[in-house]
Amino acid sequence: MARAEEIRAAALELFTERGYQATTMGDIAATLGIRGPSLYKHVASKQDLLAEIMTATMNGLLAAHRAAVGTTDDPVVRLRRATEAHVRYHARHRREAFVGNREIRSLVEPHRAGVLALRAEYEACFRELIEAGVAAGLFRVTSVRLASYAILDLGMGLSAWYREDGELSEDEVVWQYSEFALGLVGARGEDGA
Amino acid sequence: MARAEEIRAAALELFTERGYQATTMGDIAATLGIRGPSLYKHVASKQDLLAEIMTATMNGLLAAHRAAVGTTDDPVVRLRRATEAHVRYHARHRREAFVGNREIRSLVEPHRAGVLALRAEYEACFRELIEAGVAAGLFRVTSVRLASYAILDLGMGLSAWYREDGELSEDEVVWQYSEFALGLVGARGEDGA
DNA sequence: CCCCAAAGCTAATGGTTGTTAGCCCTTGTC
DNA sequence: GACAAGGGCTAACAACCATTAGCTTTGGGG
Repeated sequence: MARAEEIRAAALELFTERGYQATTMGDIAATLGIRGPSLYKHVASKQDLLAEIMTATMNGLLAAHRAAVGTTDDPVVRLRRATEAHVRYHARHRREAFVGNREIRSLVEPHRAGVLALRAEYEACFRELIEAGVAAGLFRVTSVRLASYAILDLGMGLSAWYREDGELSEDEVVWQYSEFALGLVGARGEDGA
Repeated sequence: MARAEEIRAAALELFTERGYQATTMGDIAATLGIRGPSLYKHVASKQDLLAEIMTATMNGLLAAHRAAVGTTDDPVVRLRRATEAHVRYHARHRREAFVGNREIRSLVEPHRAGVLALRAEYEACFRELIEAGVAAGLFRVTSVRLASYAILDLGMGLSAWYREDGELSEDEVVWQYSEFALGLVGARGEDGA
C-alpha cells in the first residue's frame, strides 16, 4: 500500500501550497501522473485525507512534547525542552504543522472536535509548565496565558516561513527560540543545558 | 454608499470565520437579508472584496508603523514603538489582520503581488530597526532575520486568538508583547518609555 | 403626477468539483 | 494458460457557485 502513502504526501504538499479548498482531487492525482477518480482505489475521500494528516500531526506533536518533558522535574529545563521539541517539530514537519494550524476550519465534525481537543490539551501543557515555574519562583510573567500563546505562536509562525534549505539551520532556530521562550517568561535560573 | 461598506463588513466577518473560499456570495448577502446577485449592485466581485480588504489592511499597518517610528532616533524606543503599533494594530483590527495574513493565497494577480510587496516592505522595516540597534551596540541577536520573524509572528498569532472581550486588555497585550520584543533582541538600554 | 435611477428579485449560464459506475489492462499465481 | 484482483481510465452525476440578464419595486425630484 505504498500508493496510499504517496497520495497523502502529494495531498500534504498541495494543501500546504494552495490550501485544502483550493486543491482538487485532480490536482493531487496529477502529481502522481494519474487521474482524479483513481485516487478512490486508495483513499476514502478528500476530507479523510485531511483528517488523517491533522490527527497524525497533533498526536505526533503531543508525543514529542511528552518525551521532551518526561526526563526532568526542573521547571526551567522542562520549559526549555518543551520549546525545543515544539520548535523542532514545527521545523521538521513544517508542512504538517502548517496545514494542521490553518485548516482546522476545513475539517468537518467529528474530526474537528477531536483535533481541537488535542490542541487544547497541548496548549494546557504549556500553561501548566509555565505555572509550575512561576509557583517555584523561577519565572516572572504578567500573564501565563499570554506567555504560552507567545511561545506557541512562534512555532506556528515558524511553520510558515521555515525552509530546510534556508539560511538558518534547524538547530540554530531551535536554540534561539528556546532562548526567546526562557526570556519571555523571565527565567532566572539559566540552566545552560 | 453605506451599503457597500456594510457588504465589506459582512464579507470580512465571514472571511475571518470560514475563509475566503468557503464563503459564498449568498452567505455574505444573507447576512444583510438580501440575495447573492443583489451584491453586484454595490461591489464588482468577490475577488474585489478580498483585494480591498487586504490592501487597505496592509496600507493601514504600514501607516501605523511609520507614525510610530517617526518621532525618535533611539533604536530601543523605535523598536518598542514599532512593536506597540504592530501589536495594537493586530488587536484592534484582528479580523482584517487575520484575513490579510491567511488569504494571500486566495488573492489573484496582480493584487497578490502588490500585497506581497507591501508585506515585504513591512518586514524589511523591522529588520532595519533591529540592525540599527545591533550596529549601535544596543541589541544582541544571533540572527536579525530570526528576531524580526519572531516579533512579526507574535502579531499574527495575536490576530488568531485575541478577542476584545477576552481576559486580556489591549493595553496589557501591547505592553507585554513590547517587553517580549525587547527581550528577544537582548536590548540593554531599557528606556522605560 | 410622472419619471428615472437605485436596489432588490428570480432565472439562467457556464464552469468546477467530489464522487460513483462501469470498463479494461496488467500481473502474479495456481 | 485461465483467473482474480489490483489499479488505472472515461463518462456521468449531482451539487454548488460566481456572475449576468432582465424584470419589478420604490421613492424622491421636477
